[in-house]
Amino acid sequence: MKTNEERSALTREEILKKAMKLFVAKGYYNTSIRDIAKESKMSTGAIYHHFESKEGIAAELFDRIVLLLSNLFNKIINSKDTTKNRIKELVFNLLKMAQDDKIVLEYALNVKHKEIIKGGKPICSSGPFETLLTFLKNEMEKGNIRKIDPYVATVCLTGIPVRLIQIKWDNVINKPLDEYKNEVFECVWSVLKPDNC
Amino acid sequence: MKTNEERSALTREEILKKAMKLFVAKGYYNTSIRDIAKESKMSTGAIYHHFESKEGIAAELFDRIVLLLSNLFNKIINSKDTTKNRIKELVFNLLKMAQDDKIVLEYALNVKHKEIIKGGKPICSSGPFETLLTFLKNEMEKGNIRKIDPYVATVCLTGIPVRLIQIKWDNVINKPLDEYKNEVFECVWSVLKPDNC
DNA sequence: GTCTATACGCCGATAGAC
DNA sequence: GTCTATCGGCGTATAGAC
Repeated sequence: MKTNEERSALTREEILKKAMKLFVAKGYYNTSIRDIAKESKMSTGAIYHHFESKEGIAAELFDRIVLLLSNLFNKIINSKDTTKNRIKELVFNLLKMAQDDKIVLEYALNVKHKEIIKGGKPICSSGPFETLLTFLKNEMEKGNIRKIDPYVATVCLTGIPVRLIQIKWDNVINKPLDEYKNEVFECVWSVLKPDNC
Repeated sequence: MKTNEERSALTREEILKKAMKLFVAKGYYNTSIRDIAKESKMSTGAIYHHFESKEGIAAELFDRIVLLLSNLFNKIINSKDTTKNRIKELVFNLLKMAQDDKIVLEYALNVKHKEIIKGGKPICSSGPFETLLTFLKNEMEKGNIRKIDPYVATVCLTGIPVRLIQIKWDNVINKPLDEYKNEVFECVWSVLKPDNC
């Protein structure tokens, strides 16, 4: 037996889920409220009961994904492991997420949040990016990775896996991402490792 | 004194230029034909005299940029220089283009061509990407760069500069891109250099 | 909370005068 | 070639019954 609040929350979740699916599949501007309503098996009126606007749906999706990625990165960064292993985990988890939570990561990387949400930032220039930046700065100070500009280091850590994920999604490569993970990590690590020659 | 054909061609160029500017600034779907007409100081009717549709404008812009990037990459790759210097030039030119032809590169990287143009590919999974892929494969065979998966190598060569460019455009970093170029190249080269230790 | 019906505007595209 | 005027449609969002 569920309270009204619980059922209402479930409806919200359903709308968010279906909206994300459609935004990724067709693009934000190619998806109408009527599309979301049909996919959620509801009416447009019901959608507007739960959200104030289409932009409001996108904004909530954005906030959730920023939180999700920040939490993931923080969990890995705060684990008691070597620097090398934590960086490996970061790379592996990005690739894993591209396979297992494809829609979520596609939404994070491909939807142009800045264009949609008034005053919004691209997802990877906000919370999650800052988390990685701080982590790499600290490791540099401890001498655990090579001393380079922290922004460039962060760009290497994220740019390499992310571009591989994008060409995979574009069907430029056929093998599953999992098979690239060791080589991708090797590349990232050859940039960041402290004993550079 | 100009012929009619020449004046017509100039008008087309003007429309393309202003459309690119608006697509980058506001996004394709937030830009109407009326916006393009106003910016070009013409009427919607005149636009439709020169292009069959809004999508047709986007398609021509796409084709031109693919050609531009392919030509740039080919010129650098076919120069008689060391492998290291040619890779350096590729990195430097990407960063230079991000400063000097910002709108063009923004259009290439940020506009979701696949979403707009029926059956289109993302710009960096098409011609230009193939050019770099072939180049790196050849250099690997000659032993001039480290033997890794060619796709991963291409991803490193492009992903690192491109992500830096994107965070610059998002105002995450303040320094001009030019000041990062040597360090960015060092990072790319530490992945690709043959004498890996 | 969910529905149907509808307001209202903007869009892409076209027609036809000049 | 360029203009003005206009069409038909779809978009977001709202009103009000149930």
